[in-house]
Amino acid sequence: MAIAKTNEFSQQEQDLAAFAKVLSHPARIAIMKVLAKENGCICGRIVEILPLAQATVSQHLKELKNAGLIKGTIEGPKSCYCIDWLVMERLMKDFNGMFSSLQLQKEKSCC
Amino acid sequence: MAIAKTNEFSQQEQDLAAFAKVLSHPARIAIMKVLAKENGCICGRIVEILPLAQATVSQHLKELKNAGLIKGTIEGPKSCYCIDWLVMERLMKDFNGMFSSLQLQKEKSCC
DNA sequence: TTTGTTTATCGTATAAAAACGATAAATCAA
DNA sequence: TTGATTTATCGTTTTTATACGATAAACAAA
Repeated sequence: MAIAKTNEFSQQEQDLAAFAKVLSHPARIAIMKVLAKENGCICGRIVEILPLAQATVSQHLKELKNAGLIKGTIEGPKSCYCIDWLVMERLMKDFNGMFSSLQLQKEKSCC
Repeated sequence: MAIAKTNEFSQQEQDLAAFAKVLSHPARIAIMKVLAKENGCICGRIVEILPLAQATVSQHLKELKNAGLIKGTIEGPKSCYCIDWLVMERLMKDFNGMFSSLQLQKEKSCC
């Protein structure tokens, strides 16, 4: 059992869920806050701040990158990450759009 | 290993992540859409629409309820669910607030 | 070239989520 | 009371996520 039924839902539902998923861990919320606040964006800086091992931080960064929320460039041995605002703003817009369309039917609630 | 570090983050980060988590599955997005659209809000109606077994739908409903996004009243053998707009609107506001405060530091990006 | 620094990846272990059949509980209808 | 209907919960299995040590890779500096 436990066969993934994820792709039996609409593309919109899958996309919205994927966006929510990448922000569903406090470490990844915290990383986004560090990336916004700091000028540096270096991975080691994040490791200093978060209560997690370097390997774990790197894994979270990879997920944020795969989802498109951040982008990174390698600078020698260091790697610089920052928020991809184009993607981030589009995804937030979609997320808010979903919420707005829910709200349109607000009066129909039964309880 | 894999000891949960979740509660080593700030309460705000945990709350935002918890909200994102409950919407991180397409089934739960779909349920919210059904609850907004339909007048009935009965569990069986959701089972009809989603490609999931009744037990699974009931489980997803429980998670949405635990997070406060929906509320339910029992009507005889049936149970009626609907969106708790007071909670939903507050959580969306918090989520957007986080995004806005990220955006305030937009100019500081390095890549 | 050698050494040190930084980060990504591999392998692995544990925890949590997802899914469902079976069943219990609650109520309505006959 | 009996039977049908509806939903929640239990128990279990499978999958995915989380976490980290160890190590490889890539480069800077000596």
